Amino acid sequence: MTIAGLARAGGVGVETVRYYQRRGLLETPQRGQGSGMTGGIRRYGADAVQRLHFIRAAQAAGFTLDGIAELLKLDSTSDRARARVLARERIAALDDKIAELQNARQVLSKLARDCASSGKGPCPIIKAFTA
Amino acid sequence: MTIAGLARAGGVGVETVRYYQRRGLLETPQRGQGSGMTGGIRRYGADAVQRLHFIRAAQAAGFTLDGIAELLKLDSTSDRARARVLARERIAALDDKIAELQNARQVLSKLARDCASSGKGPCPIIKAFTA
DNA sequence: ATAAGCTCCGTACCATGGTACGGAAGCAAG
DNA sequence: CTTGCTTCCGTACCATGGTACGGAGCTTAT
Repeated sequence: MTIAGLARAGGVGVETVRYYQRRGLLETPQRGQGSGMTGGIRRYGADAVQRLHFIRAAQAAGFTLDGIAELLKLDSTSDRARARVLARERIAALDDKIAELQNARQVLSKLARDCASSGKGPCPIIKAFTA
Repeated sequence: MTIAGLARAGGVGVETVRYYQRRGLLETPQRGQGSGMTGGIRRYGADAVQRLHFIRAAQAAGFTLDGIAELLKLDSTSDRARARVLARERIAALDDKIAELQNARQVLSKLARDCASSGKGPCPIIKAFTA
């Protein structure tokens, strides 16, 4: 499988695969140096596809690429305690972010309601930020 | 008030003020060209402080700097309908983001629980991403 | 064997919201 | 009048997760 096939199999772009390689998330296979046939181009196997899926799944669970890099290192050591720490850190960060966004949402929806209901005076949305 | 005073009054850094000026969120006053006394340095008034507060408040409500730039333009026209549209757009974007993060949080917390409870086999956190 | 098309690689660029740096000029105080 | 702190301004850099480009070199099909 060439890089384009890997990218297709993983549902990402070729450039993204190369980016993950640069980030150390994906290994870069040796390019065959027998310059006769099939030399010079890197080939990828099912393991690379698995790894791409891992990365996408971990991303969907809120991990950053750096966090995923650490998880991948853990994959070889099976350090469950460390994996739990990482997961809990991620959850705490998610909680903070969720609370922040929910607060913003609540403020805004009140402003939008006020703006829709009161017909006179300056717009409450603008006013809220101005005061 | 000089730029440092304005920055202090608004609770931001001098570089941030200059950044907002570049972004068009804050006007850049004329520098006095009478090169005798007080020429060459820009002076800021209470209106600039108000504007800085507006920006911070709108940011806290989840607006991007581009959105804030539009709100500020609205401030002069008092276009309430447009302000409501912007607010509702922001709310919809916040809802999407919140749902995404909550999903991630739920997935992760289940994995962390499983990892803590099951003592044998591969780590469920790692496994979930690998499968 | 030659043209088309993919791969390799470095490097630059995108958005987002700033932060930092360096030199020149302004300005207040000793 | 000189020292020393701001200000001004352009420009470059930070993190984050990619995307794009251009010139080789490799491969495959005709």
